[in-house]
Amino acid sequence: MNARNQTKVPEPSLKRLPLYLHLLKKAAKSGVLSISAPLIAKELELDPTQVVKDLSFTGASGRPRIGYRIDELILVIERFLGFDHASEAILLGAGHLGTALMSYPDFEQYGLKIVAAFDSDSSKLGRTSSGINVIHIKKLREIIQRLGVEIAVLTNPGQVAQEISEQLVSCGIRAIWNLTPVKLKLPREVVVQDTSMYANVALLLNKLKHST
Amino acid sequence: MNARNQTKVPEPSLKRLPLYLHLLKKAAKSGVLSISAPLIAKELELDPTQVVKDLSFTGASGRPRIGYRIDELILVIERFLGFDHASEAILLGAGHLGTALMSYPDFEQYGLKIVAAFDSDSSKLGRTSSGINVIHIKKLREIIQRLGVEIAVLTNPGQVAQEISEQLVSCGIRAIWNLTPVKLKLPREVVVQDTSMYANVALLLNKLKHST
DNA sequence: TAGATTGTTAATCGATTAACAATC
DNA sequence: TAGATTGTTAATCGATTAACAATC
Repeated sequence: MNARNQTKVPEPSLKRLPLYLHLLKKAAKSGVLSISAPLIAKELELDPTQVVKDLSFTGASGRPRIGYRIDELILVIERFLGFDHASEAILLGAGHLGTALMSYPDFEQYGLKIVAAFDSDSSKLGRTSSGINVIHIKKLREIIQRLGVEIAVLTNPGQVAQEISEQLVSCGIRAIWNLTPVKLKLPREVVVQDTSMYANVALLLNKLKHST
Repeated sequence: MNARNQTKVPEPSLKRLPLYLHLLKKAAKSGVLSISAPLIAKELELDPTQVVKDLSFTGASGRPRIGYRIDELILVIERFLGFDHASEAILLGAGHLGTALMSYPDFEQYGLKIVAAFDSDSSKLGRTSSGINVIHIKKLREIIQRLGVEIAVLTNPGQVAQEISEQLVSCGIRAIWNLTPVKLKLPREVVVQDTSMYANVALLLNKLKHST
């Protein structure tokens, strides 16, 4: 299948592709030239045919008996996921989580480049160790419009998430990665990706309970 | 269905239950006494029958035309998810992400209580603002055994994740919440919950691409 | 009572897994 | 060539959605 083909890719596949990418980059660094789907599957404890299928969504092509050329596969996956050019994003809330995301060394390799952060707390303003400027939120509109950014990352307190997100949309933001536990009510055309830490705790505890 | 019933609950349901819990707690605070599945569904943009089904897994029971008693529903979900008594956990890596998790105000409400943190960087040792002690990793075994903790949260750099996780297992840790992008290779009986930030970026960018 | 909602069973939908031909 | 792997189509499995009886 070709990547241009707009048949939508299953969400689970989209989540697995970055895992492949991480593995492939490590393998590439160690000097390996080719890798097979069964080998990827073994490393990540997945089904081999599932890996083949996931890869086929990206338009990658391999050779029977040999596998896929690693450098080529990396490029194809990156392009497919939109990781080939990091999209610019702003971050809201320069607390611990926000600072953590700002200092993630290789977010840029995974599609996102945080170009500015905002906070209402004046003591947090200024340039961070990771070189990103933390700006007072009153300058939000001005900066968004100047930078022409379309993506925002929400790491602010949940209580202000709805209000801030509405402001963001009115300033032209089209996609929001929401790391607060609040369900945002926004126009349908705004893309929202919710990430809940709590959901993962629930899964962990459930697995632990059943493992005994 | 009764909660004692060991039929395993679908993973998507387990992930949704904490969302319900968050909504219910907010509603409870505002003084509402009852809530119906269709209302929960509307608030969270889900299918009403899906909410009914998810709730039935927990053993909750409601009344036709009225819905569920909120305080009762909260207790039932908390008990079902194991959120009624926060499980003690240690945290590895007191960097930004680790500090973020340590200062999450209501993690305890969502099942996890971080009782100590470890780092190899002496400059990070001591008590954090959230009151959790950051201890040098050389004392790992001693402290784990003294506290009898079974859960660990990995927020350390990926390069040391495999090594540290093996050490943890040898000290008696039985469940690991892995926030590094590394796939851990551990004995089958160890419970591992992987959380990848990158997967969420992939989903966000994909939705954005298809929304235009 | 009438009608909305619960709770369960059945139908549908979609992802995973299996099967298998093509191929290097 | 023989055999492992790709790549695609079919079968299976599991979650979501629909249908509907019970009930407050």
